[in-house]
Amino acid sequence: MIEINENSTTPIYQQIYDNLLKLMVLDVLSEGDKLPSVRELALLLKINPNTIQKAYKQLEQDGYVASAVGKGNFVKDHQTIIKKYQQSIEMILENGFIALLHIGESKGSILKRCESILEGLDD
Amino acid sequence: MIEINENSTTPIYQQIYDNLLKLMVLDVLSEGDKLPSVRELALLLKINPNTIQKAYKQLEQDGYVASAVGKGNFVKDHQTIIKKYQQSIEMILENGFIALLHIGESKGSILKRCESILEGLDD
Amino acid sequence: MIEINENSTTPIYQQIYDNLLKLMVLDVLSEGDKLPSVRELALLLKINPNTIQKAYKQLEQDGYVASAVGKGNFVKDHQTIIKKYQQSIEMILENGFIALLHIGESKGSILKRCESILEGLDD
Amino acid sequence: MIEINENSTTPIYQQIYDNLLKLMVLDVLSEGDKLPSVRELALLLKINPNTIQKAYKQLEQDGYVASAVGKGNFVKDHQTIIKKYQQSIEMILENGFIALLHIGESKGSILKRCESILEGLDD
DNA sequence: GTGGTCTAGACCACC
DNA sequence: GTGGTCTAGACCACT
Repeated sequence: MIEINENSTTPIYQQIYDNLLKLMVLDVLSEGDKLPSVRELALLLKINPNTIQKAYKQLEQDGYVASAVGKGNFVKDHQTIIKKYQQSIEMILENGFIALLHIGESKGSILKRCESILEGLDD
Repeated sequence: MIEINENSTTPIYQQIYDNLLKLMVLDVLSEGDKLPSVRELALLLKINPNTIQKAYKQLEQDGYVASAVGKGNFVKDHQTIIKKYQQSIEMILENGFIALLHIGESKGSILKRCESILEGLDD
Repeated sequence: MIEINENSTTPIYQQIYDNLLKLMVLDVLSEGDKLPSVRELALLLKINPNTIQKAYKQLEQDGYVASAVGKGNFVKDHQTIIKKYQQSIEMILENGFIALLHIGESKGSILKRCESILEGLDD
Repeated sequence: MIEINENSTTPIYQQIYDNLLKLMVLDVLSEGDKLPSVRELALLLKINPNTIQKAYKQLEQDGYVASAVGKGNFVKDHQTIIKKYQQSIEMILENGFIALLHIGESKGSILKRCESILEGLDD
């Protein structure tokens, strides 16, 4: 379920974060589900537990999971997860748009650019 | 003109790179203009010359400026600068769109989202 | 394995770059192999770590190795390394040929010259 | 006759050297001809006399011109100029061939590569 | 321990 | 004075 690319430049803890977040967003890991324990996942992925721990801590700080000492990490409610995720992406898009507006591109032209990018992507 | 955030996680040389690139894209630094000398900018920003040097070297490697020993660093042709910049933003937008497609959003819905984001922005 | 000429005009970091690239091209350093760590090589060659770092960074930017923080630098796929290397040599030959054409030598005469040079070399 | 590219990365004194050498090789500057004086050329090209001086000194060291104090710099006999020039290029080609042999390419294959490169060039 | 960034200060090649 | 290289030594992020 979780794939780590050893040779990627993105840190491993980040890859774990991304993978888990994606599973939550796709509702594979649903509201209230328990994430695998740090040790468990460390063994499974053959990765240092510290690295897993860092990813979990980040997910907690960003409000995607709730950590209960001695029990484990649990997925928060799906609504808020989706919302936060969409907001983070909207922020990215907004910054891109602002950059294009700054160099004098019109809103209409930007929308057309978006359309053409979307056309090139798979559904 | 150039603002450095000492506490940011993005490296200082990267911030300088971004700032200068933005000035070139906005045509504040125009084709053929001479960038401030390494030492000059180092004094101005109270930053080590090596750090400035690193930013300048990166700009040269990425094809935005031409560096000439004994003379200085000069802004390259505006067309290619704009093109490269647009490409980098398109890449960002594309990644955002891919993320939204992954969570099941339709292309139509994504476009509408773009429209609504754009409406909230100044021209 | 790696020899540095302190008195050469070519920068030390460049010499390291060339040496390592040659080892990769010759498949002494093979696909996936870990390069010596920055500090290790610095000690071995009695050279400042920053200088080694610069060579490694360049190799990464040119697509010959993949760098991973906390793990090391790893040789990329051998095919692309060979291809890039051949291209760089072709460029050199091309410039030589152009120079000879400029002074009025015919293509046929140039080819013969190449043959005679090759005859003088070991297989 | 002499063209300087201000934005090139190759040093100006080197460009002057190359230009003058080319003129001598092409016999535009013939045996015994006097090169323009340092001052003259400096004014013509709007370049610092020191830079010109450096190019001239290099040409003398490499045996292409003879400098006579108080009189000027004079082109040596055409035969030796051509020979030295060809030798310098042969050296370049030889190094390229050696590199290709090192990575296991056969002499035959190298010759074919030369042919194909030559085909792509103008006479 | 690994790579990445930064500082302080020096020297060189070029103009 | 300008960019380019190098050293010495420090600190940070990641594994």
